[in-house]
Amino acid sequence: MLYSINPVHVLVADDTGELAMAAPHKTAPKPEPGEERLEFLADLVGYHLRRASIRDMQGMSAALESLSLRAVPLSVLLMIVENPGISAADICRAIGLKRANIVSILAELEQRGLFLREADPNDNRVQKLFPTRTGKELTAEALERLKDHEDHLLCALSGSERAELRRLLMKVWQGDEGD
Amino acid sequence: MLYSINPVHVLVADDTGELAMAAPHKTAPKPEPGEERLEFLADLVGYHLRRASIRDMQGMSAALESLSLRAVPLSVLLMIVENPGISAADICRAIGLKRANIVSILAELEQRGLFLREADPNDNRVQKLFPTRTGKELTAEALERLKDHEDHLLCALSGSERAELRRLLMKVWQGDEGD
DNA sequence: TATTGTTATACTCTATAACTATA
DNA sequence: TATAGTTATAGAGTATAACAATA
Repeated sequence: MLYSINPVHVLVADDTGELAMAAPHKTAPKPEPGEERLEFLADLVGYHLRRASIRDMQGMSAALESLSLRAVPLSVLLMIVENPGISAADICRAIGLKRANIVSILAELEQRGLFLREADPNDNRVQKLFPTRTGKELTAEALERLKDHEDHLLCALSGSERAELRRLLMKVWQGDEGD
Repeated sequence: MLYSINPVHVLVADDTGELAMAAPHKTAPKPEPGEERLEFLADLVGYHLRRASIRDMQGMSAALESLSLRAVPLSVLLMIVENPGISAADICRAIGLKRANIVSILAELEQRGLFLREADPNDNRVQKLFPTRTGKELTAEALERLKDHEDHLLCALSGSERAELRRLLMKVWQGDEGD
């Protein structure tokens, strides 16, 4: 039963690609006074934003899986590669991690030989982090895979559509700058 | 220090609106043979998709907070409101929840008087779930707030831009249908 | 044998609090 | 006092395994 739920409207999703948060659909009962008709989630841009982002994230995870990298550890490694000598605290500020939570991430990246710690001569509290050659190579490989993933994600869009989508998305997230 | 990291490029973010996963930027060193230049994350549509989705989700959480509703419980309630008599297992299939995880969600929604359980005369294993008037009203209020949130999220876009954004996003997430 | 609702449990991600050593 | 790195811990959210009742 429940074939009546189709299509399913989504706001959240699990790791398997399945979707959560269904919503109203077709055959809307005529709005009654005092019980107005609900908006359909499928009308909301946010609904499609969510689904597109879910597909992106899933593809990203898959693209990085064989490198044994997930998004946050890659973010940390990328910060080190692009900013050699950066401190852990600065990474946390830059990418919004809590200081407590970068410890285990760095421990694993260090154990894999992807970066080295060095004492900061100017401040004995801080450790300066430097990428190893292996770390740089893994980062480059990861970013290549992200690019390939993106090409697959957007395969239904033309070049100009991709540019327009990027432009519109930038306006969406930059809209909070005036908050 | 670290003013050099600007702008920060993001792939993941925490609950506070801060961002994670910075990326390369400007002044790219000339690509050397065997050490090719990395893509800039800010060039990736997925980067902006992620940031836009983050802003959307945060606004959604904020919009629902005073109703003591989060995305998944609202999804479940919405399924009941839009499909009176639905079973918990069918909700789970529709929105991608594991059966084990809907139990506590239903317990809370039930305690708040938002729906009622009724035995299914055709199958004694299943409980049919029906929304109460309170549940319907809360759902309507929640969806109104989601609509208000959307208006704020997209305030920088014109009507035609919103329509175009929705069209492009649909092409992105529907691109996985041929997989 | 398969399904429903349920309990117990584990794992990931993220949050706070508190410690130590430095500044 | 403020900050860096660290530890411990707690809370979401989501995953699996197993059970009793029913089909």
